[in-house]
This record gives sequence, C-alpha cells and structure tokens, in this order.
Amino acid sequence: MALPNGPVTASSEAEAVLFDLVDVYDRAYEAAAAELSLSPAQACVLGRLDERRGMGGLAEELGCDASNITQIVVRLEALGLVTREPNPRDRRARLVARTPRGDEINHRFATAFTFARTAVGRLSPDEQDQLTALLRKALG
Amino acid sequence: MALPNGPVTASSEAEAVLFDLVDVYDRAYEAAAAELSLSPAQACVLGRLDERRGMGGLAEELGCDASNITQIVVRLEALGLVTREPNPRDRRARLVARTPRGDEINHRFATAFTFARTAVGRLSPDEQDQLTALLRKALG
DNA sequence: ACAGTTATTTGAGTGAATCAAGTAATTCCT
DNA sequence: AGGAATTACTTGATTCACTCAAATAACTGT
Repeated sequence: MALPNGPVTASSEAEAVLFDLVDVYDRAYEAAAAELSLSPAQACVLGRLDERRGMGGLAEELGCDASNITQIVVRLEALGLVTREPNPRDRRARLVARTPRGDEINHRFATAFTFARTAVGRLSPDEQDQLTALLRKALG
Repeated sequence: MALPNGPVTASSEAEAVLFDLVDVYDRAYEAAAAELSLSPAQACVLGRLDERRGMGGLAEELGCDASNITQIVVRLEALGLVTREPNPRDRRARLVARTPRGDEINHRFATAFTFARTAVGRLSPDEQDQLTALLRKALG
C-alpha cells in the first residue's frame, strides 16, 4: 500500500477532508488493481488503451519518461493483456493494443474500482452538480 | 512523476472532476517533496513526527509493513532529518524524532505544498463549508 | 544523400513496497 | 522464577516504478 500523500498540517476542515478523499481514493484504486493482480501503474496504462496507440502518446499523456512506459507495457505484454505491433506507417514506432483478455481485465478493473461511483452516488443529482462546480472552482 | 490513478471511464462529470482533483493533488504533493529532494514517502513520514514516536506506530498509521518504515527512516536518518534513539522503557523499540534540520525541512515542505490551501482558498467561507459537507457525505 | 530529429529500447541506479526469517527484549503463565 | 509465546524492529531477497543517459533505428527536410 502506498504511503498517503498526507496532510502535514491541515489548517481548515476543508483541507482535511480533501486529504481524506485523496487518500481513500488512492487506496481504493490500488486495492481494485490488486484484486486483478495489477499494479496501479499497469491498471492505469491498460485503461488508456481503448484505442491502439503509440508508446510516446502514452508517455506524454501520463507525464512520465518513455522508458517507464516501455517497462510497464513489457510487463502487460508478458501477462498477455496487450500486444505491441509495429506501426506500418512508421517502422520506428509500435502500436500498443489490448488483447481480448486485456479488455476483460480492464473491464473487471473498472467494475472493481467502485470508489468514485459510490462516493458520487451518495449525493443527490443537485448535490453532484454543486460538488462539480465547487471542485472546478477550487481547481482554478 | 507517479502515473495517475486514472479514470478508466468516468460516467459522470462529478467523477471526472474528482479524478482531476486527486491527480492534481498527488502531483502537487510529489512536486513539493521533490523541491526539497524528498520522495513523497519520506515527506509523509517526516510530516508525522511532530512528536517522537516508535516505528510500529508509524507503520500502523500508514498502513504498511514495518520493514518499509525501517527503510524510509534509515534514509531520513542518513539525510540528517531524523534520529532513532533507543526507547528507555522498552529496549526492543526505537523512538524516531525529527532533528532541527528535519523540523526545518518539514516546515519548508508544508510551505511548498500549497495545493490544498490554494484550492480551498479559491472558495468563499460558505463554499468551503458546502464542500466539506458534500465530501463528508460522499465519503460515507 | 546527409544531417538532424524522432520513437523506442537498454542499462544503470534509486527508492518504495512486500514477504519471510532472524534477533532481542518483553510479557504471560503456572 | 523459568520457559513459551509475543512484540518491535531489522535484514535479506525480490518486484516494480521511476528517472536519466546512451544506443539503435527509421523518418524528414534540404
């Protein structure tokens, strides 16, 4: 379990509850991935392969080094969850795509990761709108 | 930069903005730690040493294996940010405490991690209360 | 065709995390 | 009091995420 990105000092209740939310979210994500024997990073990459795409695009979207993606994809490939085919348009590049089994695991992950759904579901539609508006404003 | 604990599918706007929040929060935490050449885990542990305490308590609070704490504390000790003294009451145990330099770095970290403060600060006091109430309800 | 750029991989290194096993000191039981 | 069980922590082995620097190959523009 990853250590929480904890509150050193929470100077308001809103900050404290924000931290709680982040911590619970992150742990739920990790737990859902673990149910399927995936690391959070693997679940993340798998979840972004709805269409086949290149390594570079993944690295850019996820804000990490390309070699990090290489490793994660190699492991997903070893698990039989993705394939890496040469890109016919550009022979330097590779196209990553989920296998059928990858689709299934990804779907099961989406089902297992209920946290956001459940949390939002505790709110009425009006409250959901309010929350959305408040968080958007808070995010700037 | 850690990969985001991404949304596989966001079935509502509230869920999507929740994910955004978590992602931005986590990245800000990591960035603040990096400014002080700390890993997120190191910043986390350092932030929980307002009073001297044992390794076991840290492990329990942070929900990880004790040996993980040992490693992190060893590194913090090597950086001169914490000390590990034998517990006079129980010679099996060790008491971890921040050094003055640890206090300073921890304080600078708290200053550098502005995200929660800033985000909440964009809201009026009323809105902050609303947000707190909504998130509490969502957390169940 | 040649130089420069781009896509990806490889290799080396750090750190987080877990598990299993070990050590030492405490507690509990009779 | 004495021995067994428990507790607190460390060590060692392993896996994975992550970064950086360097290598390889293939593309692009002139």
